[in-house]
Amino acid sequence: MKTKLDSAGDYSKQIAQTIREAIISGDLPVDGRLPSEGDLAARFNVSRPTVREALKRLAAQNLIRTQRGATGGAFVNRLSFEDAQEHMVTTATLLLSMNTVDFETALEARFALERACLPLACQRRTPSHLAAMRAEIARQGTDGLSDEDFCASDVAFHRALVEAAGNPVLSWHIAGAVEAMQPLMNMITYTARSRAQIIALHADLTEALAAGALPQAQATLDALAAYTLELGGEIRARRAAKIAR
Amino acid sequence: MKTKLDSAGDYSKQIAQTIREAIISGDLPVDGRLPSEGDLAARFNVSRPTVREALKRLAAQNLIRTQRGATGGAFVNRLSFEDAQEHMVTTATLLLSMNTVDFETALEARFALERACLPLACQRRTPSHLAAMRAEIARQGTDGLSDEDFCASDVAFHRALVEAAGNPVLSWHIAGAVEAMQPLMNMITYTARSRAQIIALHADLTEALAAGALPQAQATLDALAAYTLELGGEIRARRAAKIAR
DNA sequence: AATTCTTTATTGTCAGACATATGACCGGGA
DNA sequence: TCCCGGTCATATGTCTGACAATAAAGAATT
Repeated sequence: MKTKLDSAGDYSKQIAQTIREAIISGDLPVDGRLPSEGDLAARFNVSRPTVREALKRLAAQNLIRTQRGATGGAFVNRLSFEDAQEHMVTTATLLLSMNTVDFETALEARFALERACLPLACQRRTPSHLAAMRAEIARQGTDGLSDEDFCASDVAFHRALVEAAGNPVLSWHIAGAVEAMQPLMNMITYTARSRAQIIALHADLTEALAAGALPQAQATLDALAAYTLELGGEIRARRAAKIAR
Repeated sequence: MKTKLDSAGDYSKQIAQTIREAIISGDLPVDGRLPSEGDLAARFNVSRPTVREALKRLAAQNLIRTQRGATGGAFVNRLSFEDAQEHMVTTATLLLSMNTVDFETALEARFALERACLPLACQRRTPSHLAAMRAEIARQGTDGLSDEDFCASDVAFHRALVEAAGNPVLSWHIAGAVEAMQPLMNMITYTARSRAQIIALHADLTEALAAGALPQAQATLDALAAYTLELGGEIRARRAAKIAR
């Protein structure tokens, strides 16, 4: 069967869209194998390089994976949460870097989202979640930790907090937002005093969660947001200068 | 200058990643033109089709656009919020459809996120936001509206609610989540009684926002979440059957 | 000066070929 | 019989060279 294409150029784009729809509709099942490149070329009446460009478009979205060899080919990927998250992080990072989003707006969104999972986290946090958070707090207190490592640990802490809500879809959204903020957070220079302040707030938050004390957790998170905003003040100025340039 | 590539295959993937990093780092400015395919091929010491596959990968992520002709080439795209959102919606839709995420989990995440923007929306909603919400409520009350149209209007209502928070980053996240839920919501069959119930809740929510009454808005949203969950009960059963199949 | 034609640079597509990876198949030996 | 190795078929990955389509810039003409 030959599938027709719009004569208006960009065959590879049209082919990618056709296959994408087949995947989304479930017509091509997960782990199902697509026809070989040669078959697809014959089917769409185009050359193999054109088909390959279409397949690469899909591969860029993690929709398919390819395998070489006799039984190889292109297979429909089950989109894992990890892949989806990696994807969202790159998108969010680009969005923040290319759209003159100021630090305050990004931070406001991030903490608003994080606030959304506090009620669930208070109910569902398990000892292992709390342990993960406490482990990161301990790491944040070690001497000689670079700013970047401190920041990475901060992300890990918040990630654990988000996981405590026990909803993978929510985790996907919020962890993506938090990770995408990391490049911005990396611009902050943490003094010993500001680190101590943050660690204390982290500890308060963890204990509030452990006790299931939602109001206290919310208040602490708000305090953390306010303090981070204060620390980021200089970044805002720097970014503003960059934009005006 | 020749850029070296790892000899381990998938040149097109490596080239795409190299260029992607150059874009993210700001090395290649927005609207900047990439070297021509031939130049890139010479630079990376590969053939033009290989370069083209790399460029198609980037094009699939809306990172670049291409233009034919004498002054044509590949240009760095400014990733718009619309593009990014479309992206996130397809990713989220796939995630929901391919990962046996049950209706309850998805719904819980959606309403948790939406709850996150209520405090901001109470402070910042403008008359135009309220007007948009009221317009959708009116539409939802019209006779002869199909279930799909009702659902689309529901999405538009919630979208307006999210916009009222006045934070584009937050809007991007939450509106994406809400839209991704639409295929699931479309499975619900709305009776006249359930429509009336939903419309009443929408109206309450709008008035609470207009009055800046946060607790009331939160309570109404919770009620809406609970009612939607109730309506979706049959869907859950259907999806469970599909998974077990 | 305005319009039209030509040139030129670039992407889009094609055809055929070779390189490479890998599972399947088959034959021989313990 | 069972295991092992070689061979082969098939598929993706890549290269080469070419032509078509397009759009802007410059040259020629009115």
